This record gives sequence, structure tokens and C-alpha cells, in this order.
Amino acid sequence: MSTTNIKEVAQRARVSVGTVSNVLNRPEIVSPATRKRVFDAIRELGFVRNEVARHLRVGRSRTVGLIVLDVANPFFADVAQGADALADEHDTMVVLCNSAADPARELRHLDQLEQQRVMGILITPVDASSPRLAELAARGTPVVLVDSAAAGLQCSVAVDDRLGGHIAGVHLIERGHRKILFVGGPRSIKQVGDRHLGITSAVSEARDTEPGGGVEPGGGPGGGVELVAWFMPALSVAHGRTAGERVAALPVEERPTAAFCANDLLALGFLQAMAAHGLRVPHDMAIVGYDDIDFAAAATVPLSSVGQPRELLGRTAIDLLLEEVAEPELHRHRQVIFQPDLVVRQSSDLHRSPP
Amino acid sequence: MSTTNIKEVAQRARVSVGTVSNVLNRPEIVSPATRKRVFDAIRELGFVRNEVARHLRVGRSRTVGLIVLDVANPFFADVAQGADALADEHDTMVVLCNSAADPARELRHLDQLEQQRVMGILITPVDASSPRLAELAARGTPVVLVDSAAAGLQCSVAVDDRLGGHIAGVHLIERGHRKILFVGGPRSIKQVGDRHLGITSAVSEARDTEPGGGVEPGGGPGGGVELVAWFMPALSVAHGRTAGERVAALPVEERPTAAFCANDLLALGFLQAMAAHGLRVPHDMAIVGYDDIDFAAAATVPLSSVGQPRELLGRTAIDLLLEEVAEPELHRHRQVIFQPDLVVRQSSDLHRSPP
DNA sequence: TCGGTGTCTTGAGTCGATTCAAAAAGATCA
DNA sequence: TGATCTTTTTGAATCGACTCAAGACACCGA
Repeated sequence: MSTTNIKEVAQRARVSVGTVSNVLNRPEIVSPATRKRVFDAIRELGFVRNEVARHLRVGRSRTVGLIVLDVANPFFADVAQGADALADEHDTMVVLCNSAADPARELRHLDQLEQQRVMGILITPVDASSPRLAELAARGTPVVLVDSAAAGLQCSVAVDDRLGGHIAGVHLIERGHRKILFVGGPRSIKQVGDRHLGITSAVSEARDTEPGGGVEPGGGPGGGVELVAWFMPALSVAHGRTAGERVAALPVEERPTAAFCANDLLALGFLQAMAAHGLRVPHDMAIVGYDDIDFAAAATVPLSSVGQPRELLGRTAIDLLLEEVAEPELHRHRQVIFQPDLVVRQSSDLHRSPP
Repeated sequence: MSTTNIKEVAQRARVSVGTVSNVLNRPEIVSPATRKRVFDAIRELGFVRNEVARHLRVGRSRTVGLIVLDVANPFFADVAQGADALADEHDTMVVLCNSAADPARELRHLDQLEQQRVMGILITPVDASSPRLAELAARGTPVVLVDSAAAGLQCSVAVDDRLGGHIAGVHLIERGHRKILFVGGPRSIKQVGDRHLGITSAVSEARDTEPGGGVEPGGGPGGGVELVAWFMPALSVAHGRTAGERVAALPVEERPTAAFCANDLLALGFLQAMAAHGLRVPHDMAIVGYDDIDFAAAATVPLSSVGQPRELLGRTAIDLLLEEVAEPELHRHRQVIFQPDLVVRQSSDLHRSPP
């Protein structure tokens, strides 16, 4: 390791360590001549300040941890980019950690970050109600939940996932679909649950308002719209493909005509499976994804998707965190909620005529 | 911040600080009764070990920095995942930093990581010949170049980009293309240059071996294959789209029949532009990308792409780093080079008949 | 020459955990 | 019981940078 320390610099510049420290931190109070001597010594020795020691003394780090469910998901890459951009302006470093939706990994990262005394933690939790998050906050590490609303105990930024699910449901129903599949991820992930609730509410509203209260054969009670939900083990392209294959294997009369996937990775996988089994999108199967990642627009069939302000989520999270760090006393926890919006593309843009 | 420190724990457990430290680090040398008392005190006080102080004392951190050109590129997400997986097994944390291909940002991250005295740095440099990297190594922070071969001064893992470019070129020529466009990123990025060199060599080999040495009208000297190269300002979907639009605007007789893009993001953007301008892929324009990210297979037209062992790159980089850290004296810098392989999909899978 | 007033510089003490020589406590045996 | 090991525990010194009260120094006017 760079063994040159402030002491050696002081020796070479023929000043005390205090003066070197002053040059580093408040150069204006040091006389120009001394300052120059010190800078020269620093350059000559290739001195690099030991941030660890500095941090130990001043007790405050300039890094924040960002724990996401899946680094490989472009949605989180965009959130991270937003966070990074704002953090950068405040001379702060964002370290990105991947929990891979695994509570154990999440816990390990939380422990590591707390032990490193980071300035704060932004997290998209596997389980938002975990007591660990409250403990962290209580012990003094501010936590901001990202893409997941908090119950007042901490700050959070989120997009209204129920609304997003609702919009997607209304859209599909409006396009004439009467049997819809929801492809979710693990139930434990709150976003999945909320998006499911959203489309569920859209479906039951459709039942209530639909004319003719008779029970149609094969339809749900009180209306013609039926919703099936499958919860896959992960929100990945591979599991989307699995779901798609399972759907393709169903006999036509049982098969839904539309799928709402809890994120775009699932949707892209699902779409691939449709192509592989000769099902046309949107004719045989309409698809709506979630997140509106850049790749959604570039898919085999351009994908309809519920969009979220991804970078803004990241920026806002950093903003809330910095606010809390700056004035821990005055700070009141806030829950910021953004609105999703549906981007209709080819994958669902077809009016389905009744059978 | 968690203000409970080892001293308070010691007080409550009625032992010395040395004993608490022992319980934390070598519990087996402490008698069971004492150990229990200490653990109880830790639990009761909610003590969290201060990794900063520990690090200052032992002089060695358990984190490595990984600086990539673009976090939003799934290629790097996969590399990061590979690195993370292996690091995890060694109880080491990977922090991901984004240089966004900007030398200034890269430098800032290098500075920060060095100041934090990380165990080592994995980097896909904007400029591999930058003296900063050598300085870092000289001052004691091991550096491993990722996806970019080193000249013996440090370790590196890479994929043979010239070979990759060559394979792509041979494939397109073999499919009958005689006018090929190379869509690159900034020339300063080594990968871009190498991939260009690769396809250039494929083209000149084709000229040499092609029967009939006559100069064809519109063809290059000595053969019928022509290569044009455009270097875009960034390896992004947006710039791919720009390139595609520029190509689409060309009169048919001047327009290439195939494009080899320096990465899949460019290729996906290029593909979108083709669709937007009514050019059919692969009939009017064949496309080959690079990296074979998961989204390549899911594109509007499934994308041919030169594949790289992405996660293995990350794993190997960590492996080399750990090896160097473990035995700094014995360690000899190594350059690991993997082979790329072309995955042919629909976007280039068509034999073009001569005009 | 002295006191006063700024401007710089100094260096011991501090942050929290680890280390290790040395002391203390136990165990074993003659 | 005392001598000799062995097992535990102790606590001062240490890592490197920062802080701040106190000291050194220069300059000015009386």
C-alpha cells in the first residue's frame, strides 16, 4: 500500500503534520509559501490521502450504498444512474450492491454497509417490512426505500404500482380481452403484489360496470373478464420464457388472450416463447410489460409497457437522503410517489373482436 | 451513528477491550463463559463493529472497485455479476463505479478508490495506456484490466476483439455482402479499434483470395469487398439509431448491405432505425452486433452477435486480483485471453445473391 | 523597547479496533 | 505446597489524519 503518510510529507516540507492537514482541508489559512512547499512534497512523494483514517476521525463517510434487486435489470441501472448523477454533484460516491432478490445477500450487504459507516443506504428491499431496516435507522444510518413505499418510519420514493397495474388492466380490457394472465415474480416482492392488486381491481371494476349481469359460460361471476395469476420464482427473462411456454402448451380454448407481466424482463422472455411456439403477438396473445426499459421498444414486437421515471427515482432518493443527513433533527420522513404511464406499442395494440 | 464501541461492550461484559476484540476475531481462544458474556453485551447494546477503524489498523480492506464504461450496458452488468459471485465466496465486496466512458469521471473514481485503500481495482479503462493505472499499481493498489489486454505491466482479462471482428467480417462476406459498414464508438476505446481492425483484416483477406484480380467498379482495389467505418460518439442505443438513420438516408446504390456494430446497444438502435425507415432486416440490411447480451436474442429481429464469456470475465478478473493480493511477491502478472464466438441469428442469416 | 494585534504554525490528544508482550489464572504433577 | 505448564485475559501502543488550544512570529504605533 501507499505507505507515504501525512507525517512523511510534513517532514519533507519541514512543517508539522497539522500544517499538512490544513493545506489539505483549509488551504486558505496557510501562507502561500508554506502551502507550496507542502504541495511540492505531496507531489514528490506521490502522497495519497488515507480516506479511511480521515473518515475514522471525522466520523462521516461520503459514500452511500444502493442495494437493488437485480443489477442486470436495466430498470435498476437507470435508477442507479440517476442516483449517481445527483450524488456526484454533491461529491458523494454511490456504491451499487446486488441483493439478487435474496434476503440473505441483502442482509449481508446491509451489514457490510453499516459496518463501513456509510452515509446512508438506498434500498429496494426484498422485504420492506424487515426489522433490520428500522434497526439501521435507529442506530443512525439513514435509509431511503426506493421503488417501494414506506409506512412513515423512513423516507421512500416509489411509483404507484397499483395504479400501474390498474392502467394496464384497463387497457387490455378496453382492447377486448376477456381472459387475462398476470405473470408475476415472487409474491414476497411488494411491487409484484401491488401490480397484481392493480390489475385485479381493474378487472373487478369491469365486472361491476359491464352491462348484463348474467353469468357467461367460462367467464367469472357477474361479468366476462377473467384473471389468472402465475407467480414465477424470479423476475427474469428466463422465467418469462418458462411462463410463455406453459401458456403456449395450453389448449386454445383455455388460453388467455393477453398477458400482463410484472416487469419487462418477464415480458421479453414471454414474447420470445410466443415466437418460438408460433403464436402471433398481438393477434394470438397481447403482452404488456412494466418499467418501459429501453429494450422494450426494441423487442421482436415492440412491447407495450407501464413506464416509470427511472432516473428521477434515483435522483429523488439521493435528494431525500442528503436532506436527512444535512439536518437529522429537523428532518421529517417523506414518502414521494410518482405516477406511472402506459406506453402502448405493437404488442398490445389491437382491438380484439369477440369470439 | 452507532456510537456504541468496543469499549462500552467491554465495560458491560466486564472484560478488557482486548478480549472483546478476541471474541470478534478469534473466538476460539476465549473461554466459553467469557465469550458468552461478550456476545450478550454485543446483543444488548446493538453493537456494530466499525469496519473503518478495523481497516485503518489492519491496513487491508475487503472491498474491490469495479469501474465500467457503462453500467446501463447489460454486458457490464453480467461482468459485474460474475465478479460479485466469486468475490462473495471470498468474503469480499465489489463496488461498482460508472465512468460513463468519461476520462474525468474515471479519474475521480480511481482517486476515490485509492484514497479508500481498496484491496484492488478492476477496470475497463477509457484509455488503457493512461499513466494513472501504472502509478496506482506502483503505489500498491493492484489493478486488473477487464476486457482490455495489458502489456505485461498488470494483469488483464480480455476477449480477443480482433478475432471477434474478423469472425463477424468473414461471416458477412461469406453471406455475399460486398459493401459493409462498421459502426463503432469512440476511437479512443480500445475494443472499438480492435473490432474494427478485425473486420478490416477479414476484408483484406477476402480481397487477396478472391478470384479475378480485376478492379470492379465501385469495389475496392483488388477485390469486390468494401468497408466503410463510422465512429459514433458513444456505444449507445441512441447513437446506433442515429447511424441507422444516416444509412437509411443514403441512396440505395451507395448504401451498404450489411452493418457490423461494435456492440449490441448500437446494433439494437441501428435495427430500430431500419424498422422506422421501412428497411427490412436482413434483406435490405444485415446486422451483426457484439457482446451477445440477452436482449440481442429478443430484438425485433433476433440479432446475430459476437458472444463473449461475460460472467467468466468478471470471475477471472477477481481471481487474478485475489491471487495478486495473496502473494504480492510471487505474483507474476498474467494476461488471460478468451475466444469470442459468433451466434448467428435472423438479422444476418440470409445469403445475398449478387446484384 | 514594549505591548497589542493579527497571521501562521505547532503538536499532543483523539477517533475505534487490533496486536502482542506480559501478567494472571488454572491445571498438573512431584 | 511449590514448581511448571497451559490457558486466558489484560492494556498500552498503534494505524493515519484531524482538531484546537496554545505558541511563535511579524508588524505597527506609542
